[in-house]
Amino acid sequence: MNQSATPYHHGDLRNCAIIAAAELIESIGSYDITIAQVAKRVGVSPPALYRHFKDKDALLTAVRELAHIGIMEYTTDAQDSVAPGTLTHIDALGSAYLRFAMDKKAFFGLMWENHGDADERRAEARAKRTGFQVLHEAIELYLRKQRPESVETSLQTATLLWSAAHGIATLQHNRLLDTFDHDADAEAMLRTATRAILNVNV
Amino acid sequence: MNQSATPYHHGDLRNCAIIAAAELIESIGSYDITIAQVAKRVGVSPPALYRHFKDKDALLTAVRELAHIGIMEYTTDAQDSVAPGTLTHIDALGSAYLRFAMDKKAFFGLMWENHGDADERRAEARAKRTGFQVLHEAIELYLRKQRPESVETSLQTATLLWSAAHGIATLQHNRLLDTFDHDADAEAMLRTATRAILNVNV
DNA sequence: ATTTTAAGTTAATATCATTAACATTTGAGA
DNA sequence: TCTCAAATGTTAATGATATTAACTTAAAAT
Repeated sequence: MNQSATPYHHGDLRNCAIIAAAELIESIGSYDITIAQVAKRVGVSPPALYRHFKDKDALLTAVRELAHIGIMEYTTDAQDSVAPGTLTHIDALGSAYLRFAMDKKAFFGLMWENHGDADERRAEARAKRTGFQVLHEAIELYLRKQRPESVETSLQTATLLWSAAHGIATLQHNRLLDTFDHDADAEAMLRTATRAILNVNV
Repeated sequence: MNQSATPYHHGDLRNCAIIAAAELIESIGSYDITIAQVAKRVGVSPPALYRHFKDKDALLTAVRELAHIGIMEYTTDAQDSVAPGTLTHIDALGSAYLRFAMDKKAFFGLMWENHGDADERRAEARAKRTGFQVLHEAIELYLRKQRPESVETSLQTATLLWSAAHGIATLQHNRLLDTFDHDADAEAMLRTATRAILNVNV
């Protein structure tokens, strides 16, 4: 009767739970969260979540999807103001990746945890490949214009550059760049790596 | 009285527990183990382990130390048969790193989990820096001979090369290299990256 | 020999994830 | 409109786990 009282049915529990989990992860800076915490945040009993997620890992997988969307937003923003296929373009993509890793530490860590069943992992691999395609296209365009003789190696070049970016991001994420080199600057490192890799015959 | 019956005191529980944990991790291919499993393997009750480790994480930290020793063994072996400061030397170090990541998947994953308190993390950072030094020295020697004008940048070069190796190792560990490039060959990629990075002015 | 300390044991607690059993809405037909 | 099934919540129960408490035994030290 009382409409303002919390109704028995939530209405949008699945989505709200995903968002709540993401907020929780962001606020505590760790993806080590509990079903109970998420349930409480949404104002529902813990078992209710099992009507929408097979298990805790399925919920985390959904959050990972959100993280992929987030990194895509960083990527898209980075591309907005640059000319396609330029070195600036490639730098912007790398910079976006590094920034996401630092801004959204917990999400970044979560994205590279490989749990979940085979299907979930396949889906995530697809999402990651989509992000990779953006880099690949930028590099292909760059090579076509600057080093046409190397266009055929654009896939290998993109894979290598992604690896370098990922390594820098990961080490920075684990606070190890500082450990190795007090003055290390992730972004500068990636720019150096980019130039080195783009100018080599893979 | 009966010496052959398991005595009340284990005698070397701390070390045996670490080894048991490591074996367990290797056998199930995951570092998601329980205190009870380790205790059982050593033939002791679970709480007994708390006489030797503050908590579960302290045990895992000890296992991480073992992993660091393991990677050092790979590194040392790699150096045995190469001339110091040659490109071959640097390649051998990178190859050892990649091989460790694939041979000892679970250990490699565990090493980069950053849990533990501040002290533990500091100790681990020190261990990692020790490994890094080996690469740094090889690179410094290489530059001194091949590109003396760039010797002063050896630290940055080493940091960048480590990052590249780490990125390749991590992506391969998560089966993502294949996802991006069906024909990706981690070792070949690292050799390419090595050559590109060594020949650039950082 | 006695007593302290180190290192085990079993029993108890708290937190989780997950399932079971039960309750309330909602929506699709009759 | 009424009825009933499906969907979605709830509370209670189960089973793992980490961890602590209280008690025991062996070893070491005085």
